[in-house]
Amino acid sequence: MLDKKYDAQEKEKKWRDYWKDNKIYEFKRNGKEVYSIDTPPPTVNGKIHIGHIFSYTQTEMLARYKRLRGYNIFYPFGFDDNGLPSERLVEKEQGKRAHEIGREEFSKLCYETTNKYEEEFKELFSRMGVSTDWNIQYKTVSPSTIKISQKSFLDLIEKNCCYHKESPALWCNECLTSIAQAELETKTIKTTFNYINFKTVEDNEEFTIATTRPELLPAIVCVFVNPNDEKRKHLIGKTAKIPVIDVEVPIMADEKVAMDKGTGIVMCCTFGDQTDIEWWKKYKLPLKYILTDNGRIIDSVPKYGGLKIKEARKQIIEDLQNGGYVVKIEELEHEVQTHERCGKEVEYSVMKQWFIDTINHKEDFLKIGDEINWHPAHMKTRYIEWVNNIAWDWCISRQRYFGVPFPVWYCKKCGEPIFARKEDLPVNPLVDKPKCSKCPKCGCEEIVPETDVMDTWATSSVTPLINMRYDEQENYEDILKPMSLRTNASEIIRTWDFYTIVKSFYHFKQRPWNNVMISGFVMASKGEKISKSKGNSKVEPIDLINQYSADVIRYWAGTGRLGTDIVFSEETLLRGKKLINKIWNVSKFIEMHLTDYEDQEFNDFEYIDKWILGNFQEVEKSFINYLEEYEVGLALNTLEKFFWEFCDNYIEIVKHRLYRPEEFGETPRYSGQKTVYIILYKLLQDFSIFFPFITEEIFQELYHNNKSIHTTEIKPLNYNFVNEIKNGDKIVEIISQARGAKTNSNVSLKTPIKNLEIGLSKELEEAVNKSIKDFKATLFIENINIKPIDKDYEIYNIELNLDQE
RNA sequence: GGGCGUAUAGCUCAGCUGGUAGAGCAUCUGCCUUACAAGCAGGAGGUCAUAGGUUCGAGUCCUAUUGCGCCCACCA
Repeated sequence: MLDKKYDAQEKEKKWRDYWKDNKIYEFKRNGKEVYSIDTPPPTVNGKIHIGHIFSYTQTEMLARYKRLRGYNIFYPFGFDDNGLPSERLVEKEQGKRAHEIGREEFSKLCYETTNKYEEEFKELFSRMGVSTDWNIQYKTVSPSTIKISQKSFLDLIEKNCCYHKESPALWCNECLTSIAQAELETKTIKTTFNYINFKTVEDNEEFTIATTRPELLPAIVCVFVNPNDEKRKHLIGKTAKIPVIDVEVPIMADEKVAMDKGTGIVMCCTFGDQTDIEWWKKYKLPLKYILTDNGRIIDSVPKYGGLKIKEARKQIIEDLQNGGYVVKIEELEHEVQTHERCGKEVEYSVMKQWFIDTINHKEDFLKIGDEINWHPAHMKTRYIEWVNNIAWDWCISRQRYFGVPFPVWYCKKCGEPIFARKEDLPVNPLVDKPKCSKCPKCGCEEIVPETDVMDTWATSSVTPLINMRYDEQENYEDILKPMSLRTNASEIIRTWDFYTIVKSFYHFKQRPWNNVMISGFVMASKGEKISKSKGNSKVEPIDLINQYSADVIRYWAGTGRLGTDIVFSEETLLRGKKLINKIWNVSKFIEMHLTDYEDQEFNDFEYIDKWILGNFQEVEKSFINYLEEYEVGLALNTLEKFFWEFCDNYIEIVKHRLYRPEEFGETPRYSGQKTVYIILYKLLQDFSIFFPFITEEIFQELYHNNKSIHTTEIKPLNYNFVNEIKNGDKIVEIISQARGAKTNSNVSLKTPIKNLEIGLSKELEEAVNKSIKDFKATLFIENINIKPIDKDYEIYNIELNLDQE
């Protein structure tokens, strides 16, 4: 028997253990069609917050749905413990910078730290009832992942779409590494717009340039004016004398100069922004790089050498003012590019980096985007928008320690890269030696290792390859090419989704998955995003689970529309709690009436039973439709609505038949039993997608035909009860109104109706007659008086019997 | 500034292809009804962001504006 009260904490633990021991979610090849899910490996950088719970749970529900539809589910979990995020975590925990700790020791600390957090993450996701197979779990720094990442790199080298080149790259002088365009985050900062006077060498004509970055004056290589600028085009061809720094640079023409911005005259430096780089390339301008890796001015610059960027800015403004070169200084708020991992403004550096070609294959990436089904559909537009806006090839080298090493050495003399052989992977060039002992190009025997590591996205973009075991002879290529589904939040469409598509295109010339499902964000309150920096995630997932149970948290995570932001709300949790409580109670009720039940072929259902069965059949149809559209929340909504009706209306009607067969007959009782038996079974199955724990508990207690509810299959009903649905709805409406009348008279719903005078259409009268015993019993009607009328029904009089003792 | 989304009851959200606004919470009223008082029944509460337009009819379609979220472009 089901317990009087449901103890969620105890039961949830029980079923977690049971599922684990019985390998309920194990993936094995079994000939059934595979449904595979490429779920985001969470970044192991400290804490899982409620936002993670939200989006992972929605995916998880889909896995459960597909499992119940008979698919063989391939649903691995991964951990992204690779690269800069882990390094930053360790630096934070140690209170020291990586270079202070030393490469080897630092890597060790990274492993230890990430392992610790992984265990916590795993525990948390298990507590949430995530139906992943932990045996196919992966990490992004394991030997096998390193091997796959390196193999992917070598494959791209072979395919000529990955190159090593000295080129300007985005540089973070906080993290001391180059970064990719996708890692940028724009931020609004306050700064000053400085109007500085220059002079022409030829005729001493004064002109003004406005800049936010006066410290780059020593890096100035050229001044630009728009050739169509009538007021200023006479400057073109002359030479500008730079104040304070005392160098001379040419004044040139370029149409990209906006005449209405600043003063319409631009200084071009090495490198202030992306336009500078464009001009540098276009006009083959000299390189005057004046910044060090860690954000200072290089020592060779007189006076300002050694100063930090901002110190230099302050100093040079002062010097310019003293020299009388400053026309005015305006306060300015503007957007700058910052590094998303540390929030610091990015600079540009020029050094040799590994790049993956993205600019030359935009068309291919767009085509693949087109072949994928995006859920919701409009998310595809964001992908297209991003691809169209790519300005840089993908820089995958990072001057960091903890990550996948490049399987590359260089000839010390000629710089020729020497690649590892695929069969020798994984390699660490810092420890391992290349198989050839000398440079194949110049014969030099001195070989130096690559010290850079790969960007985290270079590895997380191969999750489909990791899943298919790209590095092994025995692999899943046949079933995972492409995978069925990728899920993530919208913010990483430009990174994770895009890069995975890039890799899949280069490796296989095809899409990595058939479907992409994009979840929304969790907001702290309306219009306020939960973010780590704001620290406004007030609730800890684990506390919530302890307080409410995993099923209840899942209810919250399962509401709302796909791709739409959701606010964290205790009210929704309460609603889930009530729903789950109701599921428990109605199950207890049904169990009570099924003690003598034996399931047999039976078709002689009572009218009202046909009504509820028919209704459920329709509801489940739309439930399934929503899930096929990946709309988990709408599916739950539909089901929930039906469920409350089932409890409040149907159960109230069928009650007396179940309790008193001596009065209403054995067959009508059996009809009711069979009906609740079927509907509860199916409700449990459908609800198990959302509430895997409580549904398992009830299922195991009431139905003994399967090892677990999660390995059953949803098979839609196939009745033809159209009339019963239509007229049954109206009968229930009448019952509801009659009950309402009792409430309005401030009496109990048990109060008998002495006489009910009602008008009914012919069709409805027929229906009422067919269900007359249920009808009268539910309302406690002593006498009923029916008049034939044209419209459906009209209640004329409800006379209550208030003489009860 | 551009793209995508979003704006519905005090709060959190539904409302598919256009046909007289729905749920839960909160609030008010009644009811211990042999599963459930964490319940049941009922009431009150909305010119569906704003302004136009299409239509016999618009929360639902179109246009513009505003707030919010995500992404992008702006460092001259």
